[in-house]
Amino acid sequence: MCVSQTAMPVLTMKVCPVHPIGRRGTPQAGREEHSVRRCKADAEQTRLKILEAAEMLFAEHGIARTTLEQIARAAGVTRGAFYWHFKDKTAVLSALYERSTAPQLALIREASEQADLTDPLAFLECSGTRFLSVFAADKCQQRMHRIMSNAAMTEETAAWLAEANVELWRVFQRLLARAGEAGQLTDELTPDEVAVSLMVMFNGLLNEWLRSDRAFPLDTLGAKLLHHHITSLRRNGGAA
Amino acid sequence: MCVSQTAMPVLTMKVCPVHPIGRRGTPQAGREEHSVRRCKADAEQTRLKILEAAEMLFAEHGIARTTLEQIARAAGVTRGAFYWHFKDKTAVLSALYERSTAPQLALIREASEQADLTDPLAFLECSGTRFLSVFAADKCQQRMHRIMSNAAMTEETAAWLAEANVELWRVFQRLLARAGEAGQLTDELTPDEVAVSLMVMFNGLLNEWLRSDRAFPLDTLGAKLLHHHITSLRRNGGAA
DNA sequence: AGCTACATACATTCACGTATGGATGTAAAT
DNA sequence: ATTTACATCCATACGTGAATGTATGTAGCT
Repeated sequence: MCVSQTAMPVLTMKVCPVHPIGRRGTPQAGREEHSVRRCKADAEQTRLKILEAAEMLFAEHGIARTTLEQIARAAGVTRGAFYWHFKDKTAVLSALYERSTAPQLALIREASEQADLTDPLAFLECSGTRFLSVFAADKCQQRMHRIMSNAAMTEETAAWLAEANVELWRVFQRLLARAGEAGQLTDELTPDEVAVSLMVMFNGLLNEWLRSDRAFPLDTLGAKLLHHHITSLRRNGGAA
Repeated sequence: MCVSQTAMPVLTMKVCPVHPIGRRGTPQAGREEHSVRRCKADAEQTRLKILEAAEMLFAEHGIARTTLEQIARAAGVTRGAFYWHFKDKTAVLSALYERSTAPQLALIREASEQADLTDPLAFLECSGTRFLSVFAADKCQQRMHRIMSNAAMTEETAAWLAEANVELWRVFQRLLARAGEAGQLTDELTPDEVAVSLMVMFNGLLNEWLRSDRAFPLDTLGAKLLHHHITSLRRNGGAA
């Protein structure tokens, strides 16, 4: 028996002919039935609503456990609207990545260009502190971090993760090699080892903060720990 | 049309006589057809094979993207065997958690009991270093860490994560409070803040190591960074 | 013989993708 | 200014497969 049903409470259904009437003859309330296509701006609006809804649901339940129906409902539309704006679930993920992580990555890339090479450690501390406080205030970035950190496994997201981290790693490596040449680093650690410790520090801070459900103040305590750690990386332990 | 048939002889099945042959008349190779139930030990053996296969697949592709069919095939059995040993997919996850994280957690709990309270920082460095080298050599622990860190979102796994981290947090808090009373900590940071920095350090090291695909030597470099960091947390920066 | 330890077949659900249609905006034609 | 024609935006309905869960058969230990 495939069909069966016949008695399913589908809700939504509407046995009565709604479309012939309506439109004009039923000003029963301020509610417009379900008008589609108002203008071009409205279309972009629903696209954004879909992205917003997907971001929330992905961050809360994970990508795999989020269905297109849930996304559409949360956005106030149906799957029809979803499929008009996006090819499939991965397309939404790409769009979310584009509008969040990618520009953020470009910003890192740009900042590293005009870095202060006379005191790389100070530059790292300064921009790192700023990044932490921005991140702490930006719910959107936090959600994307959650999504991406739990979305590994698939080819595409893994590549994104790798890309972002490799980029960050290169920046650290470049700045710390410079600091090493300038004799600013402690001689207990090589520049590459210091870079590892900073990667651990940054990603660790973000992960722990989110995992602990914001159990500590990321901006103030993060800056404090970052300052302490970077100070300890300077030659003679910053005791000068 | 879906309905169709209706005239099919339901159940009863077995049109073709597949089973009569084999069994005895075909010693064509050393392959035994598909013998089931050899002895009690064999049953436990297949149960372990299933757990093993699930652990590998979960760690590689994530839990949601791993199907029971894949697990069964990788274990050399069918889904029938799976459903005999486990209720569903979450039951395997529970079993994996029990045999890996839980005992490891108990070990932490026990170690914290007999901690050297005269020099908590030295104790933390010592046991932390040992933990890192053990973790670096234990593929099983690494897989479980990957699985758990990407399996958040669901109620159960999130609770497990919380449990383990809260436990670790309590140990850190207790030991560092003691160190603070003994005047061993730098006065730049409170004991709780130091605890946060150590949580960040530990989890950050494990996450970065796995994420970077073992790009650095966790045991040696981890010990080095841990030593450097803990030294920097001592009063007067360990410069005594 | 009965229970154990599976394999195999069957039923069902559920999310996905697609096909379709309808309503409205928009531009061209009259 | 209407009317016409068409593209856009979206809802609805349908088909499909893949994964799950269950029912049943069955060989072998004990």
